Amino acid sequence: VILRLSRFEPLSSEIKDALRRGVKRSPLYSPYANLLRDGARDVTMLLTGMACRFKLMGNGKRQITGILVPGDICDFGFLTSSPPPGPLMTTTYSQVGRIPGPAFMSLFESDPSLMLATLSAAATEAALSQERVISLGSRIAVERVSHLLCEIRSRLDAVGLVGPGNSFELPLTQAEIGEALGLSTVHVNRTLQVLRRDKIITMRSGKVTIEDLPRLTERAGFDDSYLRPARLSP
Amino acid sequence: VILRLSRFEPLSSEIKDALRRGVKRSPLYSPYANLLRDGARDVTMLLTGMACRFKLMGNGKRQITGILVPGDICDFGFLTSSPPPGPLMTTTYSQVGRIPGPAFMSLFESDPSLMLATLSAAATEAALSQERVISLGSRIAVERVSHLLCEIRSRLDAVGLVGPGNSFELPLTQAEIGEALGLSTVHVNRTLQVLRRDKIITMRSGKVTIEDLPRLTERAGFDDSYLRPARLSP
DNA sequence: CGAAGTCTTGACTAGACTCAAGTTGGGTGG
DNA sequence: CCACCCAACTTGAGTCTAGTCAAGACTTCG
Repeated sequence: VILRLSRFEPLSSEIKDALRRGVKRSPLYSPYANLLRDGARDVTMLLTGMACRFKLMGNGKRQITGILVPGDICDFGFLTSSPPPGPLMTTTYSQVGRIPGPAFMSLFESDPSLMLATLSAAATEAALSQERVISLGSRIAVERVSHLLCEIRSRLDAVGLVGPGNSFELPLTQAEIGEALGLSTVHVNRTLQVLRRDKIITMRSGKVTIEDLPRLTERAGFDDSYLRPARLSP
Repeated sequence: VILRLSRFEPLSSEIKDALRRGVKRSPLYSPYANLLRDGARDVTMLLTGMACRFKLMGNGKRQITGILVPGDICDFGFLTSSPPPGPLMTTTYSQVGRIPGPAFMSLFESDPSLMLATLSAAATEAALSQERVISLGSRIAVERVSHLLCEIRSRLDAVGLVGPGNSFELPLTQAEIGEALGLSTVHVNRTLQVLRRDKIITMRSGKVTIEDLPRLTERAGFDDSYLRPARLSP
């Protein structure tokens, strides 16, 4: 799982070894645990479970601004020593790996491709954020929910976490999905019912099965090209 | 204007000189001109005017995903040689400055602070994107419009483009504001009327005057801390 | 088995969209 | 210099998507 960085840029095996040696696996965090560690300037990657970035609004509401799946880097602040973009919370039992920031940075020197890989990961995160803007700005409820499912499926698939029959764990409550998509819990519920009624998905206790991916993709208007760190032809 | 990068990180005067020498000013672009130059791997900065990034949806709608003000870097793709995140269009007469990508990158070697400044600029853009998600996800129309006005005022202020009495040029049609905020043109119009009726703003042909910034800030729930590239205490 | 959190359902409300028809204002050409 | 034109802005009416409130059913877990 840790090797996902190499999806962005071919990495030499020495670097991979160095990374493996440097990573410290964290203990298992419980659901709703806070992953924010403002003091530490570590490079942190989610290894298992799921997490989300959010912001508490004045009126007590919460807006989820990003969802992390295994293989995602929790915070790119180490690149600029800027503060993290908001609190980070697990949504289920999760584990992270950490490498001390300075150790990671020093590997940049020895192999510039690690830098490129890191920047590509950051660029992909930016693309995710942009797609979220598009969802919230110009898609209706069914499209938003469908799009989220397609996106998460794609991202989990990239790290081998999609089982047979397009099924995967989705440890998010409907309330959390609503907070991520700018919809009320009730409306998320009704939207999911439509998708189930139309035999497009099945959901049961945190496990989603996509019965008809083409139709879901079509309802979502989903195009996964933004997830792939496509290289310009050199 | 070009020196805005130094807001992110103190830059040596040699670097500033080198930047100044390397920049080629573009001719004046007309409104609605396309700034996307996929072939060229230049570092491009908007110098005057305004521009926005957008995406065309299947149904003919358009979602504006980002607004650029003078001093903003148009495309961070040169960092990762990844494709630009969508088309970029001027909304008024505009001018950009370009530095060939390789030339810019080679300056990284001589002074690492330029790299930090560039990354900080990218981080700020990410923060903008996140705040947009928050707006679209959990703010109602008046809050969105107010927030946009506060944000643009702040960003223009940072480059000295806010005149006396908190007035500035806003070369966006109401339709474009709607596309950026996920609102219909009609609703944007009505929302602006409310703000004018309450003597909070004045608008006339592309020029906005904020009569009562505290009240606008309050309606928007605006907090400019995300715009400032705050450094962690070292 | 009980309790808390999650999911579901119904009824009502409201914020925002669409459609449609003006009105204004800046720019162009006769 | 005026008439015209087009784009942007306004206004009104009706509709609908999604939100709110409230109550009940189902899970999961201690």
